[in-house]
Amino acid sequence: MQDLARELNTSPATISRALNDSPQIGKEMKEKVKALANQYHFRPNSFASNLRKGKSKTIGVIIPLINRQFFSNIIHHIEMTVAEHGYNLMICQTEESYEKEVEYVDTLTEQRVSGIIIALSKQTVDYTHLEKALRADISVVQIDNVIKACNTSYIKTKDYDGAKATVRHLLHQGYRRIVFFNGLLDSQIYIDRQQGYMDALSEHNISIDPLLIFTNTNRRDTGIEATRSLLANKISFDAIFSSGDYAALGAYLVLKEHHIKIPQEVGIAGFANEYFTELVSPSITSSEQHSDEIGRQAALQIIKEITSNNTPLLKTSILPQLITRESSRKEQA
Amino acid sequence: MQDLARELNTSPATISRALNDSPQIGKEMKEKVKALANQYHFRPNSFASNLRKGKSKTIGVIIPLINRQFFSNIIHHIEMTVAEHGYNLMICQTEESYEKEVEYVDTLTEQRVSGIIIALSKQTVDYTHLEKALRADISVVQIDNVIKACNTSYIKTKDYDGAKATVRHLLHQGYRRIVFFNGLLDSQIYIDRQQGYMDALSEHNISIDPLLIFTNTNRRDTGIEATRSLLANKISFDAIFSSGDYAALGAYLVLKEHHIKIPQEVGIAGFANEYFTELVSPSITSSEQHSDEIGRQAALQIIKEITSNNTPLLKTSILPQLITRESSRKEQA
DNA sequence: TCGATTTACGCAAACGATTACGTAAAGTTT
DNA sequence: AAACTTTACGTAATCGTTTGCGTAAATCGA
Repeated sequence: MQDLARELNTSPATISRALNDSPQIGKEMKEKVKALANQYHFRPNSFASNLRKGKSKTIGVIIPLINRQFFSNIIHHIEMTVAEHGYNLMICQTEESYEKEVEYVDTLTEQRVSGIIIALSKQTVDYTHLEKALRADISVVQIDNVIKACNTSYIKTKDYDGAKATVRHLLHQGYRRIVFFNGLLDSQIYIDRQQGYMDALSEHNISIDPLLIFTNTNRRDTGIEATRSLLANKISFDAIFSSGDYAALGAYLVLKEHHIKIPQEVGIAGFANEYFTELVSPSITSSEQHSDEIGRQAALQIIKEITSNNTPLLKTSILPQLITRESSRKEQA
Repeated sequence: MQDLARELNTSPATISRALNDSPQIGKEMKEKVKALANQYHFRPNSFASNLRKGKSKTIGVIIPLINRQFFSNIIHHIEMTVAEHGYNLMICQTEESYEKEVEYVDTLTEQRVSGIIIALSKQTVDYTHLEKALRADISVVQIDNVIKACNTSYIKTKDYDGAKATVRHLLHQGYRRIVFFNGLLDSQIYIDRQQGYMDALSEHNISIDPLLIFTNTNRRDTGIEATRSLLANKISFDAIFSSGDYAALGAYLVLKEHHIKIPQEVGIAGFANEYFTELVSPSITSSEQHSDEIGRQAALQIIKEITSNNTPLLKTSILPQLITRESSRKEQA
């Protein structure tokens, strides 16, 4: 920049203002500067600029796992949205570890990102790390697994309603002994889904059978395990509702292996609407969580909060869409 | 930092050195400084540090689409690997647009990232943008769709061998009129796969029938289209090899719709080993591209290049693993 | 035509860490 | 004990922009 200034017999201040389209600078000067900048392929040093301004055009994203459809979709939409506004994305994955999460919030704070979009790990129960970021004047938007007690914007799924709707659907189809595969009750989303499950049963005056509830069962392998144990222990059940599609898939595979007919003998419903649920046969009932909407809204909100500092917080839950498929359509089958 | 210095009656220089474990600083002073820094939750401003050092501990990743299994897997492994070395990831997606790609390389250069890992868009044919980054002393590692003429490290799939092996397998199973769904021939990976396809046929003295080759057919919808047109035009074929799993899925769906038996009447093989290929029935033969290895090696290599400036370039291709599944097992069926 | 505004730009001080260089004090050698 | 080395720290310049403030020239109003 000094060089440009020298070449044009002007000062770096003018160069800076010209490049940033400051109204203080005359039209012809601006053009001269821009022309020369282009000619020399000049690119301002963002460190210096950020240092001076105390902010960067970067948004941090912290999520448990990048390579899961739901999250990679969210990131995809966040990226598209913030890119339109000239922001960049810094991505961190915690692998569901609370320690890593804290560490990453710290690093992003140190890097002075303008905002952090975070899906809390399933281990996380306190939110002092988020408050630290807030104190450093970094906007925080929570998504997916949120802690409402922490006063930030959030966009989440209506887990309670989603689960309730699914179980109601199963009941409607005539299933009565509905197994529930859930995650660990440390995180709110699983607490909510379980409540939805229980309330739907209560509505139909069906008592909760603890034998039918499995926690820490949200992966393919744990789904397989749980289903095997159900069969091995001869526990009677006629449907499985899983908090996640992968565990539902595990159940699906075991049932097929045992030649148990889906949906006639056992109905299945998952949650998340992973790509494969539509493709297997019978296709698996699931709930779309609208990752596109979550990503887009989170991005828009954080940009709003960054650019105007008294933006009201956005606390919203999106109703998932139950997609009934073959695996739970007992009546038509 | 100034504050810390004042409080300890010392200079910012000492603080800086103490925090960076410089050997110039005495043991007790180091401890005092660190203790106070902790107490005040002090975090050095990375802008200032980066500005002074001219480098950042950030690696840029540019890929076509985040929400595709193959890429999100790669990112996942890149992230895990660089995190061990204290690097952060800046992620950009081009949506297969050359313009965006150039723009992002520029932005990352401006941000003075230490290195860029890039999977070129399928549109990209020149590499002046990469050379610009190299001139700015930024290490570049290409992955997946690479331009070998550009002298950087790369880690790619052995597309030629992978395709050839798949077609050989199909021939071995007795298929003779093998359709080929390919991407646009602008990018090297599709050129290579096509060559593999043709060479395998030649080995068996089968002439190439242009009617059986479809370009720009690598999505689910285009796969569906192509298969419909094959059937509508009554073109005889007994197998489909697709450069991508999604187009293979399209074919699979159309064939099922027409009650054409897989693999008895028509065999199918895809490429990429997407999650669903194993789950549909019949399961779809595909090739695992080892995204984990690609991600890990790319990350390791770029860190090597960043930290030691005469690291030899790594130019390597990984043989994909053909996973034969029901969709192409004519003999056993 | 003269004072009052506006326009267009330069000066210089930040921003916060790093580091080459300098220098006291302490330790070592002969 | 003199001379030399090492240790431990301070001084001050530097990285490349941005921006508050000041000012000359141009424009305007009456």
